[in-house]
Amino acid sequence: MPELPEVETVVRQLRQRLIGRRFSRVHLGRQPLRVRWRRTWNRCLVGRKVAEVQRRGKWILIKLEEPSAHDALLAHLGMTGRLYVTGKTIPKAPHTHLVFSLDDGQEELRYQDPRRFGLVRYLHAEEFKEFESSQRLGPEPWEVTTASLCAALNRTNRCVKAVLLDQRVLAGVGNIYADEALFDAGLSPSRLGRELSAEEADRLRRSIIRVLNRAIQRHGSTILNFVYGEGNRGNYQKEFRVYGRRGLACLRCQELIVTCRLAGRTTHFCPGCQQ
DNA sequence: ACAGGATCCTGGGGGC
DNA sequence: TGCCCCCAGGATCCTG
Repeated sequence: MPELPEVETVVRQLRQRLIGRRFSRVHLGRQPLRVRWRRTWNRCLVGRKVAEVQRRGKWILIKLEEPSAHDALLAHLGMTGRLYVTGKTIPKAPHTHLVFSLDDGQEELRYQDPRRFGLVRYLHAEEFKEFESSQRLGPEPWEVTTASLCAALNRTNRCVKAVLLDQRVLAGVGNIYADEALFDAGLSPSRLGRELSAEEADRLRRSIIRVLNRAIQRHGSTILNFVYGEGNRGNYQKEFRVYGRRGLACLRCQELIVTCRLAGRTTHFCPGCQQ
């Protein structure tokens, strides 16, 4: 559920609460995450100061200061992950799998994740460089050129929805914002990528950016359980045009929103606006 | 090589 | 009312 706007919202919070602070202790829960936290990472982390917090696609990078700059904590929120700073006296929520004490221990960074689809891991400098240069993660949506998006669409037999979910093409778009961007662009999600014109690819690129920018302004979308910081809810779900609106009238043309299954995901669209 | 499906996981909601 | 089943989906691995 956390896609680019939700992760960006979390990163902006963490930036305020983490930069300049020092990790003093690591506490590990019983259940493993997708990547098991290694005991050797405790030694790497304790005593280190946070230099900056960055987002890359749906990934969170907490970069550490010298002596080995380019070391970092890497986190992914999966479906239900929460990464936030709070006071040590605040009771731990169920499914809190990692706790990083800060400075004198009055506050701590916690990772909570009921479904454990997410991960937090340590990256040594060489692993960090590998992450940055990995071909698995395409450019940020704002960096994508119309030409590169058009080429990615035209060289595949997949539908446009599947291409938007492909993190190698562009990083950060998930199921919700793919559907919303396709509605904004007036494109059917089941259109084959190779059939899109350059004009349509450019329209789609602009729609992705418009939808993501607006969602970031609104602190992401809260469906069921996304919160950031110490429990703030996003607001972009109030502006959904198709996601979660199956059977409701399209706000533009009054036709009923329908769903289908594409790339293994429930896909929402308006048959009137998205031919 | 590429596309699509299975897999991991738990809480919530629908249906009976 | 209670219980069971299914669904939500990001990344990764597997299969045809």
